[in-house]
Amino acid sequence: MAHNPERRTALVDAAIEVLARQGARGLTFRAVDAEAGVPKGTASNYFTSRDDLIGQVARHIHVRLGPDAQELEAAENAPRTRDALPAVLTALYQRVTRERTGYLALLELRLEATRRPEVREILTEAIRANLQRDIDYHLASGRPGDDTTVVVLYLSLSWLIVEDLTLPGVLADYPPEHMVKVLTGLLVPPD
Amino acid sequence: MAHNPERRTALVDAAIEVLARQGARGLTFRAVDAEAGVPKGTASNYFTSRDDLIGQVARHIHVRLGPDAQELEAAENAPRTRDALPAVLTALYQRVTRERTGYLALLELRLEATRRPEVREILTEAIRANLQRDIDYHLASGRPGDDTTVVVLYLSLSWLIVEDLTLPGVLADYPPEHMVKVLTGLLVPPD
DNA sequence: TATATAGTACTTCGTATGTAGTGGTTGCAA
DNA sequence: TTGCAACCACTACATACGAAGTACTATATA
Repeated sequence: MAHNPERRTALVDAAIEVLARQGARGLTFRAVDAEAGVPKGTASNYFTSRDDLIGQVARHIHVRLGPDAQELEAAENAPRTRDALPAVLTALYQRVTRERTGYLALLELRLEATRRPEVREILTEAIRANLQRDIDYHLASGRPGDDTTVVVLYLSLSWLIVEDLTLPGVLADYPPEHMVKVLTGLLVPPD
Repeated sequence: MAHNPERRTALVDAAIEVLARQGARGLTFRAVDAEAGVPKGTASNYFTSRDDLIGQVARHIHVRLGPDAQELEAAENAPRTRDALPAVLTALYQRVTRERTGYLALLELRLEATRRPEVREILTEAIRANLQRDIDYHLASGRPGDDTTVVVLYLSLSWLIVEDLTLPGVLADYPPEHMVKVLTGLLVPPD
């Protein structure tokens, strides 16, 4: 069993791409090899089994979930008024469209979680932590609304993203920018 | 090619179960045969290819999406006040937990839609129609709120359902009944 | 009796997998 | 500096698994 950490990471990243593009059905060692541009058989040398590979993907994908350092800093420095909310949400939305494959892979993993307790535990922990961080941040920022405000935002935006990624035609009459405005109006009522 | 319509429907239903329980990876003719309790090779006789099978599943699954006749009637007769909203939403939620496999299969199909234009078209049309029906019904009922109210509900409840089906631990502190109340309070402000 | 479908069994095919074997590189010690 | 040892990249192969489809038989119904 080989242990080159960079190569291992590259293989996991390649597996995420494969998951998003070909679905769980297409996730094979050979497909990962091809995606990573390494010789056939390499993934066999780095993961004991397909399950092992999926577990490592679940552990690794959370780094693609959260905002990057730059984005966190921008949010930190933004004015703490309701007017800032649309900008934050728009930034989130842009990140999603950038990380399209990452979010699709995460959806595949969620479905995998219904079948594999190990994946369920890993993802639950990672996503809970992300949500809690958002709630804490929001409460500490002094912006209007309580923890359920953040949860409602999480719910709405999550499905807005799914709809956009999978069946963009469904909400053609209700584009994301519009729905973000609607949500802002609902959650942050005028004084 | 055999044409027994009941058997064909049974096979499609079985395919939905397989999709939900084993994922897209497990959807093979043989698995469908086993799930439907028919001899091996039967699915081969009813569908020209795996693609064909998936297409027919996409066309058929919309009958599991909407409320059944009984539920529609109950909604029709319910008092048209804001107080009725939680009851309607609770009914929806109960249907979802009943039709667990159907909703999981639909999620699988959504991911399949990112790869198959045919599936994308079929699902987009069916889900658009469902949403439009909900919007029309809501507007005609004279309940408070406009079309975006319904869309926000659709977004929030959809992800609430996904979270519950895939990673129920994430929102352990925010159970569905509570979030339904929160949403009601947001969307239907007191007079 | 004829036709269509149910059911059985077999053959073929594709492809994933894991490993054995080879070559090259790096690090360490003499 | 040179030689050796360990490790990893890479190639190629042999195996195995399971899906698919089809040919064949049985059965029921019109």
